[in-house]
Amino acid sequence: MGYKHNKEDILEVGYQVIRKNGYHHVGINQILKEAGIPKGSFYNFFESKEDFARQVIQYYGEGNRKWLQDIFQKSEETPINTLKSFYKLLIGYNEEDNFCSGCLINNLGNETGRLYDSLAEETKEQFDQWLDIIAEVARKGQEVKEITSSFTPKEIANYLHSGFYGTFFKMKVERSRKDMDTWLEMTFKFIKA
Amino acid sequence: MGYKHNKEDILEVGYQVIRKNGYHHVGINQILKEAGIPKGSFYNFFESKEDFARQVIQYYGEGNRKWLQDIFQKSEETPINTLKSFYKLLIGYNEEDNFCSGCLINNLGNETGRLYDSLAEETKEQFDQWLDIIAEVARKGQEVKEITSSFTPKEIANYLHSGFYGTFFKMKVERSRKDMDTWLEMTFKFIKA
DNA sequence: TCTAAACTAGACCAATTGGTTTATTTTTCT
DNA sequence: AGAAAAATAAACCAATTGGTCTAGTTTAGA
Repeated sequence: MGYKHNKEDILEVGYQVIRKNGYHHVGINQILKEAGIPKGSFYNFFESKEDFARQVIQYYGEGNRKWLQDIFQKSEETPINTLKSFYKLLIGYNEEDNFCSGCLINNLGNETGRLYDSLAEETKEQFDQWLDIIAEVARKGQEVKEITSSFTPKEIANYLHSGFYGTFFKMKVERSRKDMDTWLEMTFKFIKA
Repeated sequence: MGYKHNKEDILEVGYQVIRKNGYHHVGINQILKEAGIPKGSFYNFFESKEDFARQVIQYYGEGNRKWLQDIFQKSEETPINTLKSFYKLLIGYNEEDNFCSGCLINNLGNETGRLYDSLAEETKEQFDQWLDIIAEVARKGQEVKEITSSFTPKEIANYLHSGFYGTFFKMKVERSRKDMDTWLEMTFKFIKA
């Protein structure tokens, strides 16, 4: 029947808390309190705060990867519309979240990328795997001449997702989706074949 | 002959330190040590750490605004090339900086935008004033039919600068300018008239 | 069933956090 | 020159930081 706590639950709490508040603003004690575990258990599962954050990134990266694959597989729209609907969905999620969190990967990459090699490495890796999935849709879009072939599928995917990350700055300080909507219209006009 | 310390020097130190390390990772004591001032002087000039950060944003925002105006006024290139050279210059600065810092405004907006209203407000305001200056060059570019007129000058300016911010994530975790260069080529192809 | 490993529990630690206080010195203004 | 204001200086504060330690409990496997 297993022990009282399990790693996944702690990682999920860590994901929620760190995504909202960042890395340095969150203390171990806060995680312990929200997850309802004693310190001994935490340091039994994780070597350090940095190791914990790395595993949170991995946990979220892998979960999101499966979600991406699933959503693209199920889509009945054309490639370019699949992508556009996907970003519209993400914008909607951020709206439900009151525009305060953005994406864990982007947040941690920006806040800690230069400070901790292990976190830079892990964010880079997870992000890159997402890009591969998005790039596959872009490739299909090029195949059916919906998306410009002036750039590689991976370049298109990176342009889309990094560009989307760029909208988080204004989203957070203006607490509105206006700029994200404009970004969506502009970008998808630009990448059309 | 004035007192021993002055606010501007402290703000400059704060700018350098916070840009590199973020808000929550930097303690007051570190600022004091690097600026060579005692705590009493700091709290004589600033109400709190948050107030200090707000003034750092303002100090940097205003300084950079003047720099922008100057660089665009001096440019002898056509509008679209003025903009492209400008972003090429920024990429170069980030390379000299070993790709570790990015932009103070983007960093603080993302890290603290949702947590402290005063910092969200200040970053928003400074960013918006930068955009007005960039938009004026975009407007001239539309006038001479170099830049697409499908969007307003301010929309173009925001698309450029927010998009540029989007490249910081990968810059920091990969510690390379590769993605920034690709972004530059793609974006300026897209906004061409 | 017994043992070793994994997990739970929380008291404890030195170091650091943002901030206050008090006293002294320097400058400015009348 | 004298008083008020501004700035310097650092000791001090409670609260929190990431992390360790020791002791007890639960589980899985031989």
